[in-house]
Amino acid sequence: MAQTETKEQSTRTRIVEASAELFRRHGYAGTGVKAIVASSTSTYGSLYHFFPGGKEELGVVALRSGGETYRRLVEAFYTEGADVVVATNSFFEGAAIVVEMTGFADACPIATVALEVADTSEPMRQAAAEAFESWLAVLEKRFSEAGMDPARAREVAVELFCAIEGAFLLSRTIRSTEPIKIAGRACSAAVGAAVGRTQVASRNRRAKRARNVIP
Amino acid sequence: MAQTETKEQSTRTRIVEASAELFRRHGYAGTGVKAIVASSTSTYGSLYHFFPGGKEELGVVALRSGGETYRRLVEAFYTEGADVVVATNSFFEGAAIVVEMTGFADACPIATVALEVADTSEPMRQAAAEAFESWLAVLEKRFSEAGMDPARAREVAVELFCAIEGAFLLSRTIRSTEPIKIAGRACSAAVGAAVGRTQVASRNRRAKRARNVIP
DNA sequence: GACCTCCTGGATAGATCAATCTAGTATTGT
DNA sequence: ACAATACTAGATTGATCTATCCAGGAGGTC
Repeated sequence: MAQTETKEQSTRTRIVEASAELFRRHGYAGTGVKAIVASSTSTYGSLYHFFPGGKEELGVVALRSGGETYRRLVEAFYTEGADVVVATNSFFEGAAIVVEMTGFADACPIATVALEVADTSEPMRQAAAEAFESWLAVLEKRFSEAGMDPARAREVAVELFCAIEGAFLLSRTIRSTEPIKIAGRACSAAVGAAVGRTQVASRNRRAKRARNVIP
Repeated sequence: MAQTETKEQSTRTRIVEASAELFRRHGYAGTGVKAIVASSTSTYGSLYHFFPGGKEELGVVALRSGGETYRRLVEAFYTEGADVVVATNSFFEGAAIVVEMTGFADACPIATVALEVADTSEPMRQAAAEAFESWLAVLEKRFSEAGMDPARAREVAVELFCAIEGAFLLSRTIRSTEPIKIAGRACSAAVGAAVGRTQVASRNRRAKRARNVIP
């Protein structure tokens, strides 16, 4: 068990990655098992061997996989001790570049499926929820460390999440990165304000309060 | 033609409304024509009589219909001359109530389908884009009237859009209205700041500039 | 009443769907 | 070497999908 997997990806991995990509791009219902088999150069036999729960199990695993990958991406921008305003700026800029480079196809690995299955498949809904919460947890942690009080850190994390997800939706739909750039500027400013960065002087009252809590 | 339609809805209308609801809840690919026929108490014959383009034409029409309905909803909150901060607050509060009342099923009438078809069906993508832009146009207009310069009004409109759409996504996924409330507070504050509302004194520089442009 | 257009009803076709099944080939442990 | 297990292969099944088709009802016009 747990074989070494040196050179090429295992069949299982290929299936999960192909699923994640197809689900993200065309949605859950819009992706056929046949397409997954073809795209992963595997077979029905292999797919149902590794995922006896069928398409839905594959959906859950793909959401977890995409969620995990994206969480690492968030962590790569919001590193420990990094300036959260700079990180926010970079994160949105990076997102805009990726979205544009993939022809407005790849944005959030979860959102498309999450909306589709939110009241259709409870296991998948939960997997999506856990993915989202794991991203929020990273942001909350960094924002707390940067001086926000925990409740405020949660709020700002949620605001940032909403901004980027809404921007992804609008960007993919109108085929322009403008929304990501606008949301990025707004979020960087909001994070700066919440963390007590100068910019606008009297905005600091709330942030100063926060910094007293976490010295 | 254009018959009076006094008491009960026309078959065509019933089909469009059933489609819009089913697409919004379960997505485009996740909704079968059979389900639309059943839910609208019509038949295949009627459906393909009114929509010879089949499911895709129905998708376009449903997006337009949902977009129009929601645009009117936005206009009902952001009435001419209304306080944009109050309107923003009410809008998010209303959204939270609706989302909760429908058991986290009904939020945005466009988003689910928009993400699904963004790089699958060009006619549907365009219909979704037009719906979104029509909402943004309403917000832009009101924000301009409230004293923001046009470019800034567009930005704030986009920020608000992203916030509510992201909040809808997160709310439906984690089954909580918390994100809508957080996003609402943040947006009301941002709108207030952009419009030059006091709250934080020195935030006004940019807004004052804007008010000089539109006296 | 005959005709015409608009709409309804639903059976049916043909494609595609998820999933199963059996037979087979590696790989592993002893 | 042998047996057991892990994985692959893909034809097949029955359900479900979108779309077509045509017979007929409803209502208006001459």
